[in-house]
Amino acid sequence: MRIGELAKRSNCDVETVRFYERGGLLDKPAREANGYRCYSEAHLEQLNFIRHCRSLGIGLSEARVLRCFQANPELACDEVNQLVDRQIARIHQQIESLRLLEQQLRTLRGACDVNRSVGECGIMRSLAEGGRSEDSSRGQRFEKTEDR
Amino acid sequence: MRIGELAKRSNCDVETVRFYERGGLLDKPAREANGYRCYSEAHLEQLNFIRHCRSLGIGLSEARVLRCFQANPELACDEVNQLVDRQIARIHQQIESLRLLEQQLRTLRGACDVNRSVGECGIMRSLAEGGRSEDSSRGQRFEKTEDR
DNA sequence: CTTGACTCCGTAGTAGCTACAGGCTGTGAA
DNA sequence: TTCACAGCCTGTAGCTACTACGGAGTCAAG
Repeated sequence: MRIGELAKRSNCDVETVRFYERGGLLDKPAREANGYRCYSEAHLEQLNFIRHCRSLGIGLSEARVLRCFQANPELACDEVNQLVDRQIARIHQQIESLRLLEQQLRTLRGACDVNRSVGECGIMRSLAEGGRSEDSSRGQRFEKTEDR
Repeated sequence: MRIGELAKRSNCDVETVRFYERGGLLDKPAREANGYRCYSEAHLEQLNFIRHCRSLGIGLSEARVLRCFQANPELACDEVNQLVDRQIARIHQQIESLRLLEQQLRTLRGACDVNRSVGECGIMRSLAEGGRSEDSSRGQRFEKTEDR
């Protein structure tokens, strides 16, 4: 199958497939005479594996490691288990940080409940206060990209 | 004060200060005869404001907006309130996604509790299964950068 | 006179894509 | 046959919020 079909069947973007290929996560496919990529079912499985990892927040470098394990089924799987444990711990930690953050934001929000001028706004006043708590300064940074 | 002192007093990196200046978040400072940046207390307050926003997960573009409000204290503050509300909603949404994710990861982890070979590992088998649930496919992606 | 700390500027790297530009290839309709 | 249009190709730039260089100038202490 060609790249468009592969992408559709694994529910991801054509550009993402090429991106994974460049990053060595997906085996290089054969090419048709015109240069078009030509994928097998095995490629689809690889791609699904990676997308599954990604949907669980597993990074590409770790997905790469897991793909190596996949290629060597005779190895012991305790490293796989550890990797998942680390991932769980990471997510758990993120949740805790975000919970704290939400609490701080709600407190901030409580500082101004009516519509007044910016100069009198409790939120703005709070934000202008110097960074007092140490934990906020070494706090996490998070991004998220929107779903299109 | 010079950039090093400013950075230390607001507990961030010198490079970050220059980065904010480039991005127009921090007013351009005066310069000494040798070209060194020369900051006032007002700059420190600006920087603390931005760092405070950042510690609450507010993005730089939104921090920029808030700085505009700050410069015009006579405006009504309902947009400020809305911005904070949006931020709370965003964080809340992230927490919910992460909670779901953690649950999925724990289920996955339950698929292999002993040390066996990769080929027999329930985790690897689960990961190899095609993406079945629709919600995971259009799920969020999240990164976090480690604190140094 | 040298060492070391500080500063300058500009650029590149991080993660995981996404979105072009500019150009071929292939297919169905007019 | 010619046209439009979809799909594919490569390569590169953009996104976020920084971080980390390289190579150079500045300044005070020893």
